Amino acid sequence: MPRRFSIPAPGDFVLRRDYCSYGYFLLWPNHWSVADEVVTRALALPGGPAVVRIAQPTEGRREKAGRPLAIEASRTLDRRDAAEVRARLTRMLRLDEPAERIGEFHGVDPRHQRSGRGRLMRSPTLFEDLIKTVTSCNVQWPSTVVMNRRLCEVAGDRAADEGPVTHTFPSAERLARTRPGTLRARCRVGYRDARIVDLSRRFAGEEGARLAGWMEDPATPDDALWEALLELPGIGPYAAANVMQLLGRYHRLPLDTESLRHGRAVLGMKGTDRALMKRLHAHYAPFGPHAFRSYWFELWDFYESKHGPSWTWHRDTTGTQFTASKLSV
DNA sequence: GGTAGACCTGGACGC
DNA sequence: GCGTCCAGGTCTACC
Repeated sequence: MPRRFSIPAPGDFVLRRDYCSYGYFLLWPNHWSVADEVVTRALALPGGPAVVRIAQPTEGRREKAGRPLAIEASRTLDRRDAAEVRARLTRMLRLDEPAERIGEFHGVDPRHQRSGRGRLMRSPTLFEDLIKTVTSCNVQWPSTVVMNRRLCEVAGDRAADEGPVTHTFPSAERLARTRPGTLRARCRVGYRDARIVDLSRRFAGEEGARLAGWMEDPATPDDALWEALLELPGIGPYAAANVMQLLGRYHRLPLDTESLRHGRAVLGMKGTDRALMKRLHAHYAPFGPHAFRSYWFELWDFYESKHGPSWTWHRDTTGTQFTASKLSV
């Protein structure tokens, strides 16, 4: 199998817009090159770790939408490795979400029809999404950035000696056997240490794979999934709602203090935090199964009004600025 | 069922 | 340079 190959993209897909659509694109082991619009990402593959670069060349055409993705790996990939790369990137970029579903969202919320926004970037695995969500709770964004970088450097597998990404994201198995004290001291995760280890134990091995498969299955009932997520250590109502949207279920809203800021500053809402939460839920309820996308892209538009298009944000500068206090109007 | 306080880190601020 | 305060969501004990 060559080190270079391509992956077809849905007709509406634009790499820079759809990859730079959720904050996790700024977290290790992800890297977006603003200058050449290339994603660099380390992946754990059956044959060992590798770094992959993802671009969407236009081959002279002006229009990027729907052009295939060009993949370049740091080493030769065998058939199993290449299949795994396709599967992980399909999840991360939501390449299997039909363009019709994005059109459905634009029908419900036409504000985003012109930009074409609708796809939301996520992690290559549910486990990474869970840990990233836990590291984003009760902490300001710069600390989330630090935690994810150190988790990769301390517990990830080395995939390259240099470049913007050197390590994979740690596996559930690896974190399950890491001492909480190590995570606290070396990864700066604080009191999340034991919760991360406990969470990792649930997603390690074959049993963990079965649990992840059940959670990823679109046939799993929403309420059962919600209850199962709340059972996980470190996952409360906010985190569970966030993981629900990461699983493609957009009707629940992960509202936090950033949502309150948005409600007051952008939507002109007034009242106590509790009252505002109710108003925010009511505000987005008309968007039904697309409520989160309406909320999120409204928020994203605000961020872009402050910092320019998201594909011009640098991971290590602009990408550390996203906290409610720094975004206050 | 609702609420208060602890948990931990890093940044801001005052001295 | 040091100490204090604060932001942030989850968890537990208590009413």
